[in-house]
Amino acid sequence: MAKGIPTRSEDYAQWYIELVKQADLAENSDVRGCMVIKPYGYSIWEKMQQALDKMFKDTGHVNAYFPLFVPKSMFEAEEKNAEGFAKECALVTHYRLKNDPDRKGKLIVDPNAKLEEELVVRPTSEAIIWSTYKKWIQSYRDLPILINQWANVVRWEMRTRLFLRTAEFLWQEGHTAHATKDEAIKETEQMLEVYAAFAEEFMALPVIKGRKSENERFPGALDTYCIEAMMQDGKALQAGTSHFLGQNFAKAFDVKFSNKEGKLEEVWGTSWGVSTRLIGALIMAHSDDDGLIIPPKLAPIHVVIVPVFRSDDEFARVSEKAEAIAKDLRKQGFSVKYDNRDTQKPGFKFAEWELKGVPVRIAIGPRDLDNGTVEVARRDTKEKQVMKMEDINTAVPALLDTIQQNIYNRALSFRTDMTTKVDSFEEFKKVLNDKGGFISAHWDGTAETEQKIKEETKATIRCIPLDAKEEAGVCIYSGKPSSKRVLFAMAY
RNA sequence: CGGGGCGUAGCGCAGUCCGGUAGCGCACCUGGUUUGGGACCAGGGGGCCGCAGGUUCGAAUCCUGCCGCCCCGACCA
Repeated sequence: MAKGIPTRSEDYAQWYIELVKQADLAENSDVRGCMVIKPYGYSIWEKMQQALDKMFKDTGHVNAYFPLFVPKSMFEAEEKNAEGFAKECALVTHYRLKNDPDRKGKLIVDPNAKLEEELVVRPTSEAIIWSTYKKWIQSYRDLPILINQWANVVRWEMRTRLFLRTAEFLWQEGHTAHATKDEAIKETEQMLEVYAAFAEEFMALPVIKGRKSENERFPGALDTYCIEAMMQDGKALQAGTSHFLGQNFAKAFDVKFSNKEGKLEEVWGTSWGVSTRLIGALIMAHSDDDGLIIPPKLAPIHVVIVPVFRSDDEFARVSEKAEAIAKDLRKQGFSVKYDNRDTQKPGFKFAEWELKGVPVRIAIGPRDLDNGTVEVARRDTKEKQVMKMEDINTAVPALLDTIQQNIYNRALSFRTDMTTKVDSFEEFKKVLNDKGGFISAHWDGTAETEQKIKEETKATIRCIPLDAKEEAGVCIYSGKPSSKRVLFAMAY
């Protein structure tokens, strides 16, 4: 067990917070609700960006950048969206400070520098983007517009948690405009598939694809699709959303185009996003009481080499081998760290790199030099094996693949175990209370019932799975007829 | 916004009840011995005790005001 970190069973929430800090991913900043993402944490984000950005480009999207500030009148143009975010908006009201005449060296807000119109710090960018699209779109020939932006947004949350919910966070937001409803819906679905593929292939995180109920829908959207993941404490986490906006924003910002028949039509829209919250998901889904477990495809460091030695002479001989191994692996495209610090003992380094979740560790000492071997340890299972040096170049890449796959399989079987079908409200409450996880149950489809269940149990409908099969049943709460099961859970 | 807690070395804390001029662990620096699972010994450096005012011969400690942070709740796409 890692030093200074409680185990998951002792205190899951605290385990998470401490792990984030001790593994050097992020820390609380001097600004309330905002975090500092440290280099090691940021490099995981960079890996995610890299993979996602390629997937976006491969599906025809391009990147652009829109302003951080949104004039209040522009922000409120799409009423539902504005209303939904109103409670958590930060505002810029002044543009100048001045010296405080009463306290030397201090600054006060210059009352003469009040803005004519307040600026909203974007909680999301639909408003500014659609007001821009209006200028870009006249004809069907201007469509579709397929733009993504990597940006920060601010949502003034009352309670924050590193990565999972902070006042400012990093994300990407795609905003597309289309000539037809069908095309926009296809885009919404396509991006959901992209997110699901990213989660499963790169994060080794199995996700449920589904649609949100009316209560949970993005304000301003006609339909919200999502991917939902299961964390080790049995709580669900929304890992990404893709929204079909209909013509809501086109109406609000008067974005019309001439179709082939020369008739004016309103543009159809989508938006979709994932955020640094994914790092929280990654940690909570895979890591253990010894520290992080990072899937190889997102690990900033794939392999760490730890030397074991007594004398300077031994250190030199071990280093020579270690550098050669590192060089060969790097040639294959792997990120390799040779931890040649002579200020820390091997045992310390083992623990430290385990805390940081490096998938594979190679230890090499005098004994190995004599035998032509190394000790290879894998982070996910903590198994060690002695390996011939000449096998490293083929065995380590294979091992990384195995680890990626194993982490996924483990998360998948956990989720399967943590998904329970229930057919009565009594059973529902019992499972929720004793076991947690996803609960698959019939629901009458009304917002009222969902609200009642939430009030009584704190569980919400995470999604209506896309692959839910038609099955006649009755709502566990109201007893009214239902045609398919939905997934309930306690959620982050 | 309600309830609770906390601000003392880089981090974690004791000292506050009962006032006497600041201490422990980790980290850090130096030297030595160590090095295949979180080393050990010796020496050393580091503090507007959150801020401001008051009481007192004397305040980390008592009083007043302020600021900040954390936890629980409400809130949360």
